[in-house]
Amino acid sequence: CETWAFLKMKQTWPLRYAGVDADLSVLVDSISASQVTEVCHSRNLSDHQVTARCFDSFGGKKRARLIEESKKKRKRYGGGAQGKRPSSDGSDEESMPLPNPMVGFNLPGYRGPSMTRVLPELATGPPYFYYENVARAPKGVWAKITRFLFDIQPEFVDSLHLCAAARKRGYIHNLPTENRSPLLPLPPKTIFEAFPHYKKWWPSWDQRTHFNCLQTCTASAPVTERIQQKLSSSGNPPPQSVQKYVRHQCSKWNLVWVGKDKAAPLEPHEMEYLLGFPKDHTRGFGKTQRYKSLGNSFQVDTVAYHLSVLRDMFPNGITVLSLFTGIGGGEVALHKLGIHMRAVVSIEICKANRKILRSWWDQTQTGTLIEIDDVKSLKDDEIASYVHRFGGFDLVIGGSPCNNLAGSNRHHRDGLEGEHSSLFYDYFRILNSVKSAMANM
DNA sequence: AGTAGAATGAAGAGTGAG
DNA sequence: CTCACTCTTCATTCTACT
Repeated sequence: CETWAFLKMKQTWPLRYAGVDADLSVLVDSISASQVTEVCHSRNLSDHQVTARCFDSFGGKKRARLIEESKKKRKRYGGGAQGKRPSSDGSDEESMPLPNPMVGFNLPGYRGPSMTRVLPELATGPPYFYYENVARAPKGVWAKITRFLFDIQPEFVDSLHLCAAARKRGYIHNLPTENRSPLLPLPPKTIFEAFPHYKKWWPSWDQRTHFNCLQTCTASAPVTERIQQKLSSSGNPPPQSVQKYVRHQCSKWNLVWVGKDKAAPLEPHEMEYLLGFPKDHTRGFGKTQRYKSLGNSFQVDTVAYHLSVLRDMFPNGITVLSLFTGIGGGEVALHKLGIHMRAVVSIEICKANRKILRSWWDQTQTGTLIEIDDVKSLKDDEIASYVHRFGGFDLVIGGSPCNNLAGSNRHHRDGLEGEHSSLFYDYFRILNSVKSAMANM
């Protein structure tokens, strides 16, 4: 009966949409495989077991601290095999609980038996693919994305575990998860490791060790002014009410202390550094544009850790189809990993982002870069011609627009069907077009 | 016309007391 | 279990300028 319920829950229409004939045996294979994945991820294994396995090789102190942090939440997901909780209105809407701590399948420093998973036949490459979006999307969004992307369980990672800034993201990919290796040197893991000079003016009552998510907008000048005014007109230490206000503003806007009572937003080059981009990667454009481009990009070390398995698999380099390229977080990650890109077909709507990628490419790469404006314009025949020209793609990578999913959007957080976020379906369409064209090579 | 800066909450999950 | 409270969030729209 559980299988029947599962069959009912898993709609088959995404498979039909893909233009793939999914007979019953394939569908059953898909179901059993995804059940294996879910079991390994968070179902039958308790959070404690998952956590313990993920952190077996961590230093004693850090491991103890992270497990201690997770203990409090364990009971929330443990104690039963249910992967979904009833929603408030009584419907059985599929929910996808986020792991806590949000460490993905494993983290850098982890050695030994890794989380293993068996992918459904439809999900395996070639090509390999890598999809990304915000972890805290509205209810039901990740369940739907997962359904379309071959029932592969998302890997939710908060980049806070790899660098000095939080970045809660979900990644769906069909890459191996064993024998990953991080970029070296390892990035700074705390604010003071990244920016030691800010210790001078940092108040003892501001106990942040990590930044929150780096976003597309930064604090306005009046925010800084109000903070300075409140602090300068009170004693030292300031009263609790003032501390609370200032701490909230600092957390909300990722402010740093650059002078006495003076908190200010991060500079674009500091965001480049935290996100793992080379210095001056976005330099030459307006500050507003740089903040927007950086706020929308990958955290390079996080993505590189996932992609690192490609290095030994493709010693002669790879060809990449890059959707929603932005400023090239995926490309920078591959380059830093020492993976040669023979060719990259990049699709990016923003002209400034295309210029940034082109500039970086011409300075660092010897392969071919083809830049396309709009995913909507990329049709099957053109995809087939690229597949023929380059002998297929080894990697299809991209994070589709989060505009209608992100919590910061006050006006149009409309979900996956929103004006911009619905471009996810073009990622899906193009990925399947590539698979189809490569099957006919 | 075009740009940079400033103003604009809610959704959702975690937490802890009762 | 409920319920009040805390915390975080790849942004859009409006306004005041050049």
